[in-house]
Amino acid sequence: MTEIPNITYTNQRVEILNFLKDNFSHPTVEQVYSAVKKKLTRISKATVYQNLKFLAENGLVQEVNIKGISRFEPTIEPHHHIICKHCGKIIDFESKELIQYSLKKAKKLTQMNIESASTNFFGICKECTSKQ
Amino acid sequence: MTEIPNITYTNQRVEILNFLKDNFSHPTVEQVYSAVKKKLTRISKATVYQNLKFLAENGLVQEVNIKGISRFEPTIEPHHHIICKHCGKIIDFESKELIQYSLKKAKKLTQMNIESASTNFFGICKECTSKQ
DNA sequence: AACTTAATTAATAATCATTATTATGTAATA
DNA sequence: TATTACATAATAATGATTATTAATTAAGTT
Repeated sequence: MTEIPNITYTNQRVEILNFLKDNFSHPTVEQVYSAVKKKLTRISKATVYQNLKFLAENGLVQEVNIKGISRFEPTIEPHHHIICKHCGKIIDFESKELIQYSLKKAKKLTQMNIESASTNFFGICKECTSKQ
Repeated sequence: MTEIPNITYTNQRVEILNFLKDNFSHPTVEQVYSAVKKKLTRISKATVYQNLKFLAENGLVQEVNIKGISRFEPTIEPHHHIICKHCGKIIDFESKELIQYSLKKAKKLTQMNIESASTNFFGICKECTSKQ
């Protein structure tokens, strides 16, 4: 989350970024809202929506849509997600090699102008596997 | 879309399946609803939701969630989607090799119990590329 | 600093997708 | 036929998101 010129850092935006910084739990808008509300009690949910969108468009955070619900994360580098079918936890995992391979393969097979990809894996996380 | 025993084929389900058969446009619930309504004018949207879910759970169609919206397709084999950033069109593309590779890679790197994956590619389709 | 303009915010209403409810209808079975 | 289960239609309710609008704050200019 490096600062980028020409954007205004309002209190609201700063608090949202603060909450998201080093937070890899992929919070929903609702979760961001209730966390930030503790600092800025008068903030409205619409402002959170608006600013999360703004921050994502300016590359300060990343939006991920999982099963129809928007979530946000501080990692802006392309990466993959693993979603646990039991507890719903979302885990990041990065493989530049896999990203490269996927894009290359898709371009070759479809001859289309492909720019990016997003892959979600589904399975059972370690905690759920050991508990069961 | 092969028939599977022990499920009842009501008129509503048959019409939904008929519409989805050989339809690779990835229609939304709304689109399925208005198409099927032409045949069964009294059908309700809730019935369409319910039956699409039912058919997907029974492996007769596949649900894909794109940008938070559910869509349905007759192809039940795992495959990839390419979403055109210009016109929003969703194109199927299959590569068993890519599926295998992705799963293998993810399992190896995370040592998690990974069962399936879903990859969406984003780019510009041929039509939009040539028109521009 | 005062003035002007643009951007941001809060509050709320509106919309869209989806799920839940409930009463009715249909099919299968004892 | 009575009983049970399943399916449907209509509608209400919910949850996520977007739009609206008026008030507030920030930025830029004389």
